Amino acid sequence: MEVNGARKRETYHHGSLREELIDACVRLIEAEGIAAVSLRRVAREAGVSPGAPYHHFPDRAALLSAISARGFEMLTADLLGAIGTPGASGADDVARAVAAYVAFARRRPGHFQIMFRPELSEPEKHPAVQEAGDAALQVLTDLVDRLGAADPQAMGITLWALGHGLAALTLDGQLALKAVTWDTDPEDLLARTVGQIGRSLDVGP
Amino acid sequence: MEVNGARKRETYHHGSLREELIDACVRLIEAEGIAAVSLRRVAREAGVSPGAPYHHFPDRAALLSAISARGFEMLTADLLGAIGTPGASGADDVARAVAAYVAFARRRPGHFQIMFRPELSEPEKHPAVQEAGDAALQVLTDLVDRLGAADPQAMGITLWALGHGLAALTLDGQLALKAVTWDTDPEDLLARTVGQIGRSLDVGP
DNA sequence: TGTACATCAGTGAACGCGCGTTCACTGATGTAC
DNA sequence: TGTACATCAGTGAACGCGCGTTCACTGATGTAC
Repeated sequence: MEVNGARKRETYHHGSLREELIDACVRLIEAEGIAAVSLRRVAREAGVSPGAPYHHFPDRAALLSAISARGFEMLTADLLGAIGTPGASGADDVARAVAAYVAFARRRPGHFQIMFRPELSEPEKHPAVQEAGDAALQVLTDLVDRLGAADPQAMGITLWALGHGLAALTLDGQLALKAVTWDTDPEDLLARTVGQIGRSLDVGP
Repeated sequence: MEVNGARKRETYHHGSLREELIDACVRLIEAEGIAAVSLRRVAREAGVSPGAPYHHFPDRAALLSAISARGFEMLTADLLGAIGTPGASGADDVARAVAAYVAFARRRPGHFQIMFRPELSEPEKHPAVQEAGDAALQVLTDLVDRLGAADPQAMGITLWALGHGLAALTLDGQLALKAVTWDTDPEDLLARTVGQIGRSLDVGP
C-alpha cells in the first residue's frame, strides 16, 4: 500500500511532520506519477491520519506550492553551481546551464512536475513561488548579460525555454520515444543535443 | 453551468456526438483549465447523459488521446505550412517553425495541454498518438536536415525543445510574469525571443 | 522537583461531493421483403 | 408504400470509491510558580 518509508511511529507526536509530508508527496509522484497525489494519500504515506496535514498547511494547494517554491530554490542553486566554474568560456557556461536544468528535472522529477503545473499549486495565492521562480530565471539572464548578449531578456528566455523544453520532453518520455524511432540511445541523444546547443547557440556580443 | 454551446437537442439522436464531445472537452479546458475535465462534465457540456460517451469511446483516456492525436496532426500541418514559404532562408524557416509551434499552443491551448500530459491520455495504450507525435517532430528534423545540420537528430530535438519550452512557459503564464518583473510587454518579449532565436541559432552546415 | 494548566499536534469519524463506469431500458433509424 | 424487425445511440438510476475538509476529542509537551 504505502510507497516507501511509511512505518509506525513510536511517539504520538511526529516531530517533523511538515517536512515528512513534503518528502512523502515528492516520493509519491516519483513512484506513481502526479495523478496519484491527493492530500489523503500523502497523509497515508507519511503514516498519519487524514486530518493531520491541516495542522501544517491550510489546504492542499499550500503543500504543493511549498514543494514548488523549494524546487525553484534548488534549481537556482543548481544553476549557480553549474556556471560558477572559473575559466570556462561563455559557450561552456550556456551548455552547462542547460545541462544543469535538465539534470535537475531528472534528479527531482517530483518537484519539477509540480513547479510547472500551476493549476495544482495555485501560485497566484502564494507569492513565494513566483519570487523563487523569478530568482531562477535571473541566474540565466545574469549569465547572458555577462556574456554581452544584445537583448539579455530575450536571450535569457531562450535559454530557459531550451532547458525547460528539453527537460519536459525528457520527463514526458518523448525523447525516449524518438530514440526508439531512430534506433539510438536516449542518453546519447540527450548528450548530443546539449552539446549541439553549446556549439550552435551564439549568445553574443 | 454549461460553458458554451450546450443547448437542448430537438432530436433524440445527436448525430455527431463523437465530434461534439471532443469539441466540448477542448472548450472546457480553455474556459476552466485542465483540472475541470471529467467525462461526466464533458458529457454535461455536450448536453447528453453521463453514459452517452461510452457509445463512442471505451473510456475517458480514449477521448483524451483522440484529442491528443488530432492535436499532433494539426501541429504537423501548421509546421509544414510555416516552413513552406518559397525563397525563405534557412534561418527564416527556423524562426518560422518555432513561431508556428508557439502560435499553435496559443491558438489551441486545450489540445496542447492534453498532448503533453501523458498521464491523462495514456498514450502507451494508443499508438496513434505516438505516431502523430513522431510525424510532427519529423517535420523539424527534415527541415534541419535540408539545411545541412551536422547532427539533424540533435538539432531537430533542439528546435523542438525551443518551441516546446517557449510554448509551455507562455501557456503557464511564466512569460507574462517575467514581463511584469521587467516592466515590458509580454507580446513584445515573445516576439523578441523568437527573433533572437532566428538570429543566434546556427543550424549549419 | 512537583504540580496545574495552556497549548500543540495528533486521531478517527463524519460530511457532502463528483467521479468513472455499468446496466436495463427505450426511442429513433435503417433494411428486407 | 407498408410492415416487421434488427441495430444504433440515447436515458437515467445506480454502484462503489476516494476525495478535501471539518470537528470534537485526546495524548504529549512546555511553562509558571
